[in-house]
Amino acid sequence: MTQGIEALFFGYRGFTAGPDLLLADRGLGRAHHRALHFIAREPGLTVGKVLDILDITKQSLSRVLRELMEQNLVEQRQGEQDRRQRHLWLTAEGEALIASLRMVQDAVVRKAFANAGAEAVEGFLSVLEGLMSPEDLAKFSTMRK
Amino acid sequence: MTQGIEALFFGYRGFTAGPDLLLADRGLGRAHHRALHFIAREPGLTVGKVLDILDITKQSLSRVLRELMEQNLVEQRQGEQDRRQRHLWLTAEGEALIASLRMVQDAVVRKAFANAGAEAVEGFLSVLEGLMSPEDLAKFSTMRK
DNA sequence: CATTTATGTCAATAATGCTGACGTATTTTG
DNA sequence: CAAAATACGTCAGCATTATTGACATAAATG
Repeated sequence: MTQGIEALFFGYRGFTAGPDLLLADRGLGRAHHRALHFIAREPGLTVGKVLDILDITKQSLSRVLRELMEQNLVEQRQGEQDRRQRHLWLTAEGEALIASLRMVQDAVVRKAFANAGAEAVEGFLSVLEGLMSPEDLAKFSTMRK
Repeated sequence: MTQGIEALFFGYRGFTAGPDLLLADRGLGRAHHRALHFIAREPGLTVGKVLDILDITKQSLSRVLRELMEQNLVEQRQGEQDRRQRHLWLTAEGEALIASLRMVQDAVVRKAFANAGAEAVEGFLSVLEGLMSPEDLAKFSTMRK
């Protein structure tokens, strides 16, 4: 049990170290990375959906999005059906940044996956699913499709 | 790849949610939990060793330890061989707190492990080891013994 | 005795989160 | 159509956890 807890602590740290360094150059942090990640994954996401995924307050997200827009990494477009909504898209610059973040993070993850083997990856994923709250598991499963 | 990244994000969140709630009642946070955890695991740890494990600055740790000592959860004893060192021990109250934190966190982890199966746990651990920095992997392996 | 080590502390700053309150535009509902 | 609900934004204040830099003290070590 203790081993699992410590493995998560150290493992998570190794997992975030690379991107953190890259982001720091631009004065951004992990929160910006998360927003970029999910916008990249599902372009046109509304602000409300991002709030639901990240599970932070709109005030917190607001600051993050403002900074991303100030740096021309993200842009907002008004919804067509529902004009109250703001859809989020990466700019070309945003795509470039997320690509380089992915390059760094994927390298770490790919190496860990390759060394551990396909079966271990299955186990890794299934334990993590078990750790998720029911709400997060639902989000994860939906996105997976 | 993306799946692994998101699984870690959501899984880590589920893993920390329970303890965070308990700690908040006492005005403590995750940093206090980490310090308590490693002191509980290896009573008599010096300040320097904790700094090495947590990899934060002494200024950060100092505040955390001060708060833990103010709440009578941790106490310091001067080293006997090397009197510059401060050895850290949990008080009875500290033991009680870490026990209840463990109860909450272990329940989540135990459930995830049980549902996924022993083989999955092996995979989970081996992928996490692959994610760790070489330094953290060395710490993890040493503690494991 | 000079240097290094282990620890502590003061001060300023940053990133990320929170609560509460209020405002506006737009859509939905009774 | 008027009232209510929804989607989003913003202002202000605060907390936690981290940082850097500078300086201090006591004890060990060469």
